[in-house]
Amino acid sequence: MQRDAISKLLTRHGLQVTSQRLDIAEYVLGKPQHVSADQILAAMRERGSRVSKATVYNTMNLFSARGLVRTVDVDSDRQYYDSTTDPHHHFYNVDTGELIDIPADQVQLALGTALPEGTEQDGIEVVIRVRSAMH
Amino acid sequence: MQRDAISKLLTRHGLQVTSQRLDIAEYVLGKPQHVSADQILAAMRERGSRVSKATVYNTMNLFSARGLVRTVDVDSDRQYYDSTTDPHHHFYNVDTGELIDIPADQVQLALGTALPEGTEQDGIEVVIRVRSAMH
DNA sequence: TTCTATGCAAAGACTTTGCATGCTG
DNA sequence: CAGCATGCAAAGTCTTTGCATAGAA
Repeated sequence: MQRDAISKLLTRHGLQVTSQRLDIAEYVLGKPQHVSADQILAAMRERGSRVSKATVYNTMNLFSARGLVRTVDVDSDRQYYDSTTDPHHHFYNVDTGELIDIPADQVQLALGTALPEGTEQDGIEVVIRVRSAMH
Repeated sequence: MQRDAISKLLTRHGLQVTSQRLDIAEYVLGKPQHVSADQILAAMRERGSRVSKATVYNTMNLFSARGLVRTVDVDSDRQYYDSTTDPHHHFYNVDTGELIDIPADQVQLALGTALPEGTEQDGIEVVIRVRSAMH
């Protein structure tokens, strides 16, 4: 994705365009992936982009609120940002911490019970925990 | 569950029996529920049980390691301990933070893809996010 | 008595906040 | 110029750790 495409994307989502946001968006949204705030900060440092930790958090919270990324809760230590926002699921390797996407159409799910009284559905998340096989 | 039944349960799981562990187990395992460390601590205080925060964490980590409880990751702020250890799933009310169990047999799940190379399955967790319906 | 558990406070990891400064429009 | 974004450090949560004391076997 080109810088000006990202720029338009930010604008379209009601976000002001700044150099930090462009850099972060370029890195995070560049491909389907799952990254933590620290990984983003490290990547910014590595590419010589001047961004503070607070800005990484602020920016990702914004991106998340505006639907540019999604958060994944599999590890209580750290929050992961998922650049894929379409509904989908995950393999989670408990040994390595690695997250792998599963396209929504690869999971058939039938629920034999109604939603709790007074609630409406918001989304479904399937996490398949795996561990590294020992041979 | 009676105190001595809990006592046997702890012993059976290879845990030394102490008054704090009995109190915590009695409260947490008493019924199917999802509780945070703070809730446990508050409940202990309320029932006049002398337990420190560190002991709550130590104890729940132990219980979790020995399979007496399970942890649930839906909220990155806080860890929840689930007194139901059989495989099952959850409704998660994003408005209230409430977790509701879904028995495993109420969810039919078919996966159209293989596990990632070199991994074996460890468990499946389905979370159905719901929000309080506005009428 | 010997070993483990507990309490307390300090330390740690992750995230948020406050405020002065810088940049966008 | 007005308003939002950024940086830095301080503050806030939740959780873990270190060490002295208390309790279990």
